[in-house]
Amino acid sequence: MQLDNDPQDPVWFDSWRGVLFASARILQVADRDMLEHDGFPLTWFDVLARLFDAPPAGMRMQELEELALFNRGGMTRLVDRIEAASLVRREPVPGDRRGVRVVLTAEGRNRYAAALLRHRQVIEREFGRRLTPAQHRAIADALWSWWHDVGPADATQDSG
Amino acid sequence: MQLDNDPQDPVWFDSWRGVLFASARILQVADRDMLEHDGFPLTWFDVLARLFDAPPAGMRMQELEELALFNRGGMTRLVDRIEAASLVRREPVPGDRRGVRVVLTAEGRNRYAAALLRHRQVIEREFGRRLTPAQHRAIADALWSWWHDVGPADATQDSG
DNA sequence: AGTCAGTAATTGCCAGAACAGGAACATTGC
DNA sequence: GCAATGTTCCTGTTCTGGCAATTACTGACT
Repeated sequence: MQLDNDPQDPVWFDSWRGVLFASARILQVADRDMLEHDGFPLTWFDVLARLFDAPPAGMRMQELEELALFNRGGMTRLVDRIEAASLVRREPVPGDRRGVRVVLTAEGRNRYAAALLRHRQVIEREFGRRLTPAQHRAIADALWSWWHDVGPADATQDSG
Repeated sequence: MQLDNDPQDPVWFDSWRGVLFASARILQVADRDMLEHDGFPLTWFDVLARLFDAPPAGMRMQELEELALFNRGGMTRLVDRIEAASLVRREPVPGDRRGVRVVLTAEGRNRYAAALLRHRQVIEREFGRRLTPAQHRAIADALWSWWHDVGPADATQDSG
């Protein structure tokens, strides 16, 4: 936010604006592209991705909810919609009749694979090609820990 | 997406995941914090920020809509809500009776300034302190062009 | 067995977001 | 002056998201 570049802004603020604007702009493009070509938005893609990487028995609703990047809460309704589109199936958990396992259908698997392929092309075009490999390496190293689940330690303390 | 780290993934994909996960996680925290302490979400903050940096005459709806980071369409309704909270005012455009200028009210200016102060503290805590200045500098340099409006040129061509 | 706190997921409700359509106005060319 | 075309913003409608309450079940304790 705060578009004008105030020369007294600390470095981390410029860095943050870069991360923020890049992801926001690229997601706008990617979401629109996915909706148009694959027929579902990134929120679905996020869920399908988790299930694709999950063991074949699928995942519990709670796990999905915790891992979801884009939507906080409302996972029941979201899975309802994805299920109505036959990309996903709810199955009983063997030993716990309260629980539900969410599993990819064959169609869901195929549609996800196709969407992933296209999505990667979009990201490559909008992001990958626009920086040098050295720049990508620097960013990947710096932000590595955010997608490796928990946030990293304080850089001013020594911890690695 | 695609949580597991496939060793054959290109560098730009790791880099992208870093940007994506970092911004998503940090925005979740920042949005919740702002809602709780300032009484409005990041979508409002985004609009207020544009107006704060705009000339005193304010901005047209269209400009706001184009620049908005978080909000896809529906700017009329969004400005309705912000206006109902007295943070913003619609004024006629002298010479074009279709048009509207959206202007910050005094209260809007104050509330924005307070929110910005707190927001920066949150970002510093969640992001600023977690990387070294060198890392921040690298990211800021690489992603500079995304918040300097249009995306950068292809890194494989020479353009700077 | 019977009760009771704890857990998993769904439902209802309302604010907010997305999308299409339309009214009011400006601008251009005749 | 007048019609044709594009702009600017709003309204109607439908869908999504967030939160609290609810249902259905489990596991432990008596």
